[in-house]
Amino acid sequence: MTSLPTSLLGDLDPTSDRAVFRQIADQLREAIDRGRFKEGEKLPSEAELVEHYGVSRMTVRNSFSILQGEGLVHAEHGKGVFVRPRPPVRRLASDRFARRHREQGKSAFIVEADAAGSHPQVDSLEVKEEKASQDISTRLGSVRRVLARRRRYLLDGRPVEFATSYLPLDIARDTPIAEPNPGPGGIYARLEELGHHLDHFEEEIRARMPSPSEVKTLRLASGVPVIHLIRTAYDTEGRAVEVCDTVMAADAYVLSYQLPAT
Amino acid sequence: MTSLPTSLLGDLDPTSDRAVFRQIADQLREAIDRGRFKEGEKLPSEAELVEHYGVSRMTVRNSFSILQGEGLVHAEHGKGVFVRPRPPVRRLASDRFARRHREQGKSAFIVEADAAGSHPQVDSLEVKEEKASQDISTRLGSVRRVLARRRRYLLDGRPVEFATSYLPLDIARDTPIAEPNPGPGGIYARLEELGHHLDHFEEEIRARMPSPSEVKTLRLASGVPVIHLIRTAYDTEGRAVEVCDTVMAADAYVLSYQLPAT
DNA sequence: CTCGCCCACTCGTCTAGATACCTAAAGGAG
DNA sequence: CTCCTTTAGGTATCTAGACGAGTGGGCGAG
Repeated sequence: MTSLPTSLLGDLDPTSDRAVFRQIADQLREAIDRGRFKEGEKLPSEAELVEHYGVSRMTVRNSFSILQGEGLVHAEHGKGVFVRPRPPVRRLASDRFARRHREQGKSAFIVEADAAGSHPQVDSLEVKEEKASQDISTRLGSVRRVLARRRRYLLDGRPVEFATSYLPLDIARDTPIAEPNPGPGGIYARLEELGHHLDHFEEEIRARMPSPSEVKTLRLASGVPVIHLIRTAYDTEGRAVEVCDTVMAADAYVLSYQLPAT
Repeated sequence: MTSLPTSLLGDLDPTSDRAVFRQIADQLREAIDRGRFKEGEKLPSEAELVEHYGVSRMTVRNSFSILQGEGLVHAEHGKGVFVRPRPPVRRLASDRFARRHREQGKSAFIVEADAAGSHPQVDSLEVKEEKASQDISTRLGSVRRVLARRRRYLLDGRPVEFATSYLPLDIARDTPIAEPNPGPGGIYARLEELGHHLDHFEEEIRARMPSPSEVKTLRLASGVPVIHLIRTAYDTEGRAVEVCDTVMAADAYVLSYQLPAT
């Protein structure tokens, strides 16, 4: 008999006004939280739960879809439903753009990932001139056309983030910044060489559910939000010289900031 | 006839290998994105879509549940399915704990909300001593018991955030910090009066889907992630004097940070 | 022994209902 | 005019079953 996996679960409370499929989801969630089902482990199959609870298959599937929405489990066609393993997390420190880091040569992403023992990749590089969106134009101070640098970052083959940098054409055109590979220290190093001394960055952070295209690009499991970060770089004259729009898989990141108390 | 609302939608492509309920979701999503259905507006009812597409009701509901998972729409029992309005967003600036703000008297939350023309409330205040969790203990430097201050913040009646501050007992016990209302400028002002001069804060930011209890506390619609912020306050001697654990409705917040480029 | 096929098990999608409960508006009782 | 009841039209939940399609193990043919 296959009664072993379901023996970890209780019974339904028919007097409860909580919907049956929610009760089942609750029990599964609790079993996962308590470690009765471990990361990567297979949950009881739909048929087994139908048997155990005496409900129809749609009801069981409904329960699973709740847990999927919470990002707790994922289904694999033909195999089963599994507890989703927590992926390794990338920490982004707020000093990651400090000048001293720019003098190393390699990009921050590569250096960090190597240090953490992961295999980093950069992907789908695209550099082109285009019309600035309303939002980007506002942030850069009424610029009509911009240089856009798009790329996607992967860690051990998994896409974790994609980003687009926008720079005013009068700054970036015909400079190494317009090259696919801008050279050691990245575009911030080039900006400084070109006389745009960086003064500070401003970062805006939002979290939301991904659009379908973001799901595709980041190969997101259902129930994983994205962190949307928009960074504007200002030079010492107070001019916005770059806007970087980044979308990150939220389950792969912790952002960390240091704030003065003064 | 009720053919007006559905006339904004196309037909299904039976040759496509995309599942019918996904095609329907795609069409509804696109119609929403294009503004054919506006914020707060009612989508066609399940019955109307059953009629329009010639599919069963479960299939239509399946489509709706996709859009709900994306946070695009919300269903109201007995009324219909509506395009979710984007709620007003609260901006949190990184200088919100600057000393000058503490000298005003009112708490940062109240001042800010008043300025934005919203009606702020603080709720479910609880102050008590308790055992520190492993994580809190680590952050505070191996403290066993702590003073915990819990509260929930509401804007125009809507819960937007709840937070718990943890302080070591040797700092907080028998001080105004242990009172439900710690007085003007909040606990940071009191800490400074007690000789714990604040040096800097460290903030860790994550985004994830809410737990069921968080859904309840923040009255979250499905498809809305939470931002989880953990702030540690350090005094000038380098000691962690407070950890504040905050969970925010992600659709109500934009966090904003200023970083020096040096 | 190895390869290829078949089959059992699994999740994915869809149908066609039934019952319950919620909401809002219409209409009748007071 | 106000309040209650009715009713029509919504969504919420659940059942029972059908077919499709991916996975992986067992087994027979070679």
